[in-house]
Amino acid sequence: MRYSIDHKSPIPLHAQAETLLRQLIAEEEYQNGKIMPNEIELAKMLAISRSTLRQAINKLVFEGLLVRKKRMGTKVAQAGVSSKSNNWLSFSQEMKLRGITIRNFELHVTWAMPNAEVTRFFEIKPDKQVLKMERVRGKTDEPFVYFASYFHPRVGLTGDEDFKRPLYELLEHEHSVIATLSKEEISAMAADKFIADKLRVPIGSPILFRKRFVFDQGERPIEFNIGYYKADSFVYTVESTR
Amino acid sequence: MRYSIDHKSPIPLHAQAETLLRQLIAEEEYQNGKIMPNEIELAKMLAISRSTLRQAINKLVFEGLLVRKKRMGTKVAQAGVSSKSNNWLSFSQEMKLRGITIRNFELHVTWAMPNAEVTRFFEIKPDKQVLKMERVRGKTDEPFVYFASYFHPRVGLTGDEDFKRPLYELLEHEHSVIATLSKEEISAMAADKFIADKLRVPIGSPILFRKRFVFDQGERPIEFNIGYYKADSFVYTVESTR
DNA sequence: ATAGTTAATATGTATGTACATAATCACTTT
DNA sequence: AAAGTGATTATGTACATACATATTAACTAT
Repeated sequence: MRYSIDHKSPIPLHAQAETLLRQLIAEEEYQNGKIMPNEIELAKMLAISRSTLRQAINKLVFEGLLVRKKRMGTKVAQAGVSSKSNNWLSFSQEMKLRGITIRNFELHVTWAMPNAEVTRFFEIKPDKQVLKMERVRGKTDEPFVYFASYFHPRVGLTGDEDFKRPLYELLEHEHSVIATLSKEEISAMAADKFIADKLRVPIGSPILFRKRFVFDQGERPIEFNIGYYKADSFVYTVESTR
Repeated sequence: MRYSIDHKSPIPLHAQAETLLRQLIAEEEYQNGKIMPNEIELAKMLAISRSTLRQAINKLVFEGLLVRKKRMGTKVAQAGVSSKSNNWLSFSQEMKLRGITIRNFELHVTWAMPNAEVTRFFEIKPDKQVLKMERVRGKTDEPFVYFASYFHPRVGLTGDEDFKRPLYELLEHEHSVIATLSKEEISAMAADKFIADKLRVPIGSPILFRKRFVFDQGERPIEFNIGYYKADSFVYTVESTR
């Protein structure tokens, strides 16, 4: 048999089944609409229980990769979903695209105690110091964003790197860390004293607040970034399809 | 007991459990991080088996509403109100998912002259009237967003439709218009008199401003939507990979 | 005090069983 | 031929049970 499951492996059976199913899904015949082996048979083939197999199938159904229909069986969803291939650009690249030349008004790199959010995201102890980079950037005549980045110890930054280089290039080339996934949260808020000061605006001014959780290929956290943008200086664009 | 399950109902027990869980999630104490009753107890309380209950929990975990940790229990995921760019859901569906009941504070449908941005997007003559829908929505006790939507004449809306229904369902079922692509722009701004009034906030308050350009399958424009969200009431989340 | 050990707890994994339900196919009746 | 009827099939629902595992909290020994 081509696909099989290792009952002695520490990897849960349903997880193994899931990967096998993904391989099946990738096959051309199933892509073309062939119905997959039914649950009872498949369970027998893999020598796992139907319930366990269903755990795996369920996940893929949730993800939208498979569709099930009573009596009709299970097959690969015909959709061609995807919404991604979003722009993955560094800040300076993004700005360049808009014809804006960026200047660093401030650039500090320090070792700092992480706050609760950072420790939770990095899954480290609260007393473990992390590298923190702060910068204020903007057009030549006015600053319009304050950034703070925290880097996971795993990345291996010393603080002596040249942070004027594009960040993701630096991580990739000097530290073999490849950022592949980012989760962002965007909201609005009023400027407090600290931010008002950095961005040279009155306290209470509207600010676009952006949090970024950046992961590497293994979905391990590598960077936590927060950005405070002066209103009207920044527009966040997204494209999504269904 | 406040929550209970009807074993004789034709609705599957796990589905009933799911709605109950959503109600629980909506409760303030759980929003604030209180751990939910453990599976065994909860199953006993609802008089269903643990497996059935887990079916319901699994779904919510997958949706990202709950997080589970061994030994530590299950609690509501901290994120606030959010919008996932991938899932294509209507506003009310999104809110429902989070157990928030949405109230329409205002709902006006009128024929209006399009502004420059709308005529450009729709590629219509400036004197061609378009259907405009305005609404103020929010939690039962406070409004937190003002929306204005413009619909392309091609869609064929008359203005007599029931706009309390989920919008994309309405378009799809009654007018065979399927929204498949949306381009969004998100930025921050200060509330002007009009918005301050609608959202019951002081003039100058920070507002999250969101423009949406919605297209159908043929990439033809069908809706232009702008939304003004009270700060802190809305977090926009995006996931991107490369 | 500190380190190491152990118990308690809530979720995680896995199986076996039973019956329900939707959709189709084959068959029978009109 | 059309309509109805029943068998078949694969998924859907539901339960009871058992043991594994991660994590904290309490305890114990150094």
